[in-house]
Amino acid sequence: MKLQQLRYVWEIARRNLNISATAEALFTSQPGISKQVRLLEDELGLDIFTRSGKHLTGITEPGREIIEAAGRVLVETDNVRRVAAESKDNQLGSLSIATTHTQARYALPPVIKAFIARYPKVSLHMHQGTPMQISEMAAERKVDFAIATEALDLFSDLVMLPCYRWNRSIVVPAGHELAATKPLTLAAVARFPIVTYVFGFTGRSQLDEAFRYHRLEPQVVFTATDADVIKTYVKLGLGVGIIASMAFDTAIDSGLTVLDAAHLFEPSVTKIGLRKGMYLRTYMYDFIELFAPHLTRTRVEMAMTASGKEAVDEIFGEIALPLR
Amino acid sequence: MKLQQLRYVWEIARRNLNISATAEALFTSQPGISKQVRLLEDELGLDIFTRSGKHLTGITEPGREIIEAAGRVLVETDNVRRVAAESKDNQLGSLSIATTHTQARYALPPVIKAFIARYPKVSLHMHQGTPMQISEMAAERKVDFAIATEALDLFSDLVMLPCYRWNRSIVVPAGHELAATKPLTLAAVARFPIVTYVFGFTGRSQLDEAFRYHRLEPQVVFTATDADVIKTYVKLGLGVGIIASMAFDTAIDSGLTVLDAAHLFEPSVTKIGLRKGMYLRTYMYDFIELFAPHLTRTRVEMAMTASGKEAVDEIFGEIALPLR
DNA sequence: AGTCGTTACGATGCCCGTAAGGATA
DNA sequence: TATCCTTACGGGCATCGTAACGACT
Repeated sequence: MKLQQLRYVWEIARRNLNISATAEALFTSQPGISKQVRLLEDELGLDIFTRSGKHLTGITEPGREIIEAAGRVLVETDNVRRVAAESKDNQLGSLSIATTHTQARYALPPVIKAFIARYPKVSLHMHQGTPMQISEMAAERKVDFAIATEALDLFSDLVMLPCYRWNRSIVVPAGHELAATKPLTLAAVARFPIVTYVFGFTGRSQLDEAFRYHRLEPQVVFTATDADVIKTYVKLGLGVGIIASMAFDTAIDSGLTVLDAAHLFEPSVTKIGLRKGMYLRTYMYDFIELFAPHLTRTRVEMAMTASGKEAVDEIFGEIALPLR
Repeated sequence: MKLQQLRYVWEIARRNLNISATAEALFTSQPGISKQVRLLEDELGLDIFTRSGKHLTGITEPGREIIEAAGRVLVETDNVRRVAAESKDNQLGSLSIATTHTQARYALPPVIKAFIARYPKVSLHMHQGTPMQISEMAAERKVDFAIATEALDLFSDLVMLPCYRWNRSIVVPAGHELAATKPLTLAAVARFPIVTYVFGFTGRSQLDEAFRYHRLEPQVVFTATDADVIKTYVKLGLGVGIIASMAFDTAIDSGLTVLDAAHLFEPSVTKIGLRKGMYLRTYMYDFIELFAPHLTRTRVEMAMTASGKEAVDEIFGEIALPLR
């Protein structure tokens, strides 16, 4: 059994069982991978993949368990390299973050700025995607952090750290009838066409939940993955916008009126997702703390070693999350 | 980075930094290991071991973390092999158990008998030692199970499963004055010279605790690691014996009188210790359940994935442990 | 027809073992 | 002096890449 062999089967599994694509991604030859997989299967005395003729068609049951174990081996070998890098120069390294537009555009800029000032020699890589894609990238070791409000809980390989709570605002064109409605109720909002986030994005599920709870069925006429687009279409008069409060900037968004809607919806919680068992560089701890000051190194270490969803919840149960 | 290199540094670390001894144990040449260690250190760009001239003198701080990660890699590669073996023939394999004399002599025989009948093709290996040695053997992957009453908690790499509670009996030569003492109190016992287990064995700490709590300082004249030896010396009139109740057999131990002492001491709990993250073969689950019927496969799986001492305690908190 | 995995084959390079050298206790 | 690690060297073998073949969609 070799590390490469474990790596190969793991990568093949992540790439829809396509050995050719895997070979290309790993900058090696396709027969080489094919052979190593065979050798591993021979050594273990069982098939990891099911084949129909010369195509991989699936993963056997023991194969699935083996690939999971291989994934954990790869996490640990990453850790070894990180320990080495950390001890050589804890200012030098790279940090990959996957996140949504909302975080990248509104929550992260000041954090990134401070981080770069503190660690100029760390190269930063930002990836954008849907919450699902983001979580997957973290679980599959393509990025170090996943930052999102939704979907992270679906991945059992990730430890989630709650960062901050936030709520929504209504945005309407200046002079819109809704701006004069006092008090602002969910029923009043629901009378107008709605422009908001796509399903699965930026607390959209909590938003739907609120309407459903009040037996309201608002007409959602337009959805987008980011607030900039939403605001643009609100300006065009398409309807009233519902966006994260942090996504409204009085200086920029002239021509729009903002109405606080925190009393209409349950607050959402934005989280950082980290792979279980992952070694964290010092600058990673510092990034997390910059983003969420209550997430001190000690608390993060506790959460990482606890490694059970309930245990993590318990650690953060009593901490008041910042609201923004 | 190669699996062998990780294996080598890990093995060197647990053999007092002696490369020659490691080479012999792994059936390979000593220069080979030396070279691979160097290659790994070169690749990582740091020293794992500290050297004075040509002797290894210690482990660097990053080296310690690397060796820990290497240990987790080795656990996972073991798991891969086990998954393969399990899927090939779940009746075939081997099971290594480290335990103390008390368990091996009194608690385990019926379990082993039933297990062999159920799994005749599994080869069983029993190792005996002090609770410390036993725990170490489990943590270092030399055995699959550690079964003991003491010391297991000291190893953070082990998950402990509570198996049963037990208490002590006093044994005295037939006609001894203590047999007529009613009621039997700790103070009465403490008036006689005591013969019992060596410190660190078979609930000895709980025994001391009871005397200390009552401000008694019994004179312990003789200690041994097993009850057979203790009983022998009690027969010689050396003093009164305090042994685990299960260690007395009316049929065999003629010439001795047994007095139940369950009301004098807190019961002790015997546990099974398993490495964290270890893959368990079906026959291993069955062995555990034979030994402790409340430890069903589902419960053991829960405890293994929970992997936090408190979480495990919580799982077993409400289960009434059998008393024997 | 095109995509994909396996087999064959040759060369590079790595790993291992033996033998000798130098340092420490 | 004895133990222990490192360096040096040569043989064997495994891995990798190219090329050709066979199978499935």
